Amino acid sequence: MKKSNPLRNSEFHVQSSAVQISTTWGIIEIELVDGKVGGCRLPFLLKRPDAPFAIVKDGNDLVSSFIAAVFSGSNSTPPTLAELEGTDFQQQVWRAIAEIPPGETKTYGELAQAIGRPNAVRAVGSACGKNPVPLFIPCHRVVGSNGGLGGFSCGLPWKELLLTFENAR
DNA sequence: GGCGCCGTCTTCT
DNA sequence: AGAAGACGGCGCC
Repeated sequence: MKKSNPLRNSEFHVQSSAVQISTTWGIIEIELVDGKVGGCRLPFLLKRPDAPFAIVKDGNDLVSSFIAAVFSGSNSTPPTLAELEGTDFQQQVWRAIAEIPPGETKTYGELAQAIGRPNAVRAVGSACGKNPVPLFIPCHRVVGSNGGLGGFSCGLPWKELLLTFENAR
């Protein structure tokens, strides 16, 4: 098995749709595949916006209530995810990330250990960056071993914000 | 503390 | 085959 189940198999009766949540930091878009979360896009933020973060308008389904919970600091378990497209290595990394409980963090190195490749630290980093569903697979809880933040695919302001809400630091 | 270098591993050209 | 990473460590100002 190399890459498993591409999301874009529109030959079948997979019905995909999108949910949008508008916030003071931009529009968060979530992609649903057969009712399960298959993608999540946050606007890229180079620097922290002046406005304090707030959800302006969200839907009222499971997904957006999860998002609302995330951004209010209350823990809730993520909804079921669709099969994500990625290499075996990436899938392993993502699975390991999914096990980090809210309020806690793991370092890239610890993650590498967790999947049994203690030396693949840097590779773990790039796998994090390819997580198709930030927030749902909490890659913001992965930080550097030196106390640094590491990176975040949609811009570090999000990572800081999320960790603040979970008050992990 | 900060900066540079190198080892290490996966992915993309 | 080579280069590029969301790293980690070590050495050296």
